[in-house]
Amino acid sequence: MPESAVPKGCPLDRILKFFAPQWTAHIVWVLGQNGSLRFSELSRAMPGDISARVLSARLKHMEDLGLVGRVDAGVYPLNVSYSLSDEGEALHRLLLRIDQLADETPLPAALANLRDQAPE
Amino acid sequence: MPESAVPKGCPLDRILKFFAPQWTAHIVWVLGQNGSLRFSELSRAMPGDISARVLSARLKHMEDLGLVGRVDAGVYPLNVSYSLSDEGEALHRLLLRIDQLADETPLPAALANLRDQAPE
DNA sequence: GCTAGTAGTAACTATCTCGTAACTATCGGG
DNA sequence: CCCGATAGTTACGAGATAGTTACTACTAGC
Repeated sequence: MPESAVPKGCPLDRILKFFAPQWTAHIVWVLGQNGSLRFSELSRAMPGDISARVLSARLKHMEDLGLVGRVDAGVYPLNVSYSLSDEGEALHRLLLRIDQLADETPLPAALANLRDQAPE
Repeated sequence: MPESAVPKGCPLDRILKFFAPQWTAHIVWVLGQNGSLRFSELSRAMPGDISARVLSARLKHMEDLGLVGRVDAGVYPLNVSYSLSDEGEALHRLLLRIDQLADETPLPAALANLRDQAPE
């Protein structure tokens, strides 16, 4: 696979790649809005149903990247909390700003009609 | 598949979804930088190799959405050109601005290290 | 007639991704 | 002792996605 993303001037590519896998943006978003959530809270806070399998994978990935912090408090009633690190917060701010941009720019009505995707 | 994207305050979701399929952002980017390109030029201008099959599908999809225009000039030597419509240009501008944002925001070094993705 | 270039399309295949279901482990309650 | 909640992990399988190859159709050039 060509990891030669874009010759130059397009660091944006890695951001898009990062957000491409389903749920990724939502997790950043929800954590950004709520601060700190436990696994099950996160799961319930997601729009639609995310499977534990995927939520777990995403969180671990982001943890590896240093984007979220994981705090395992004691053992009695299992209690693990996730929150955005400073770098994660930066990503969240980026999402907020893209959101603003999308509002300001007279964004394609075309995209507004996007319900189903990529009819191949 | 829950198309219940995000409850509210997140039109950003459809943008991310639009750009999620591989090559999509690149096509907008390349067309935005070059103005108008023929099928084969577009193909060669892409970083890495895109298959004709996928390039064709993406272009058709964007054409359906009114984001790119297709001009089939005569028949002699087959010659078809693609270019961004006004709405497509808006998308390209959005990409440019996200790019800027990504530069301004002290964006996660984490993402800089993103070569491989989502180790599930 | 054969080959090359342009613009695709169609069929087949490989891979990736995600959801479902089952299972682990620990604690508290009935 | 069994059940439920929390926080996962693992195995399996269906569906989406993208690449490869072959094919069409037209013209120009050798």
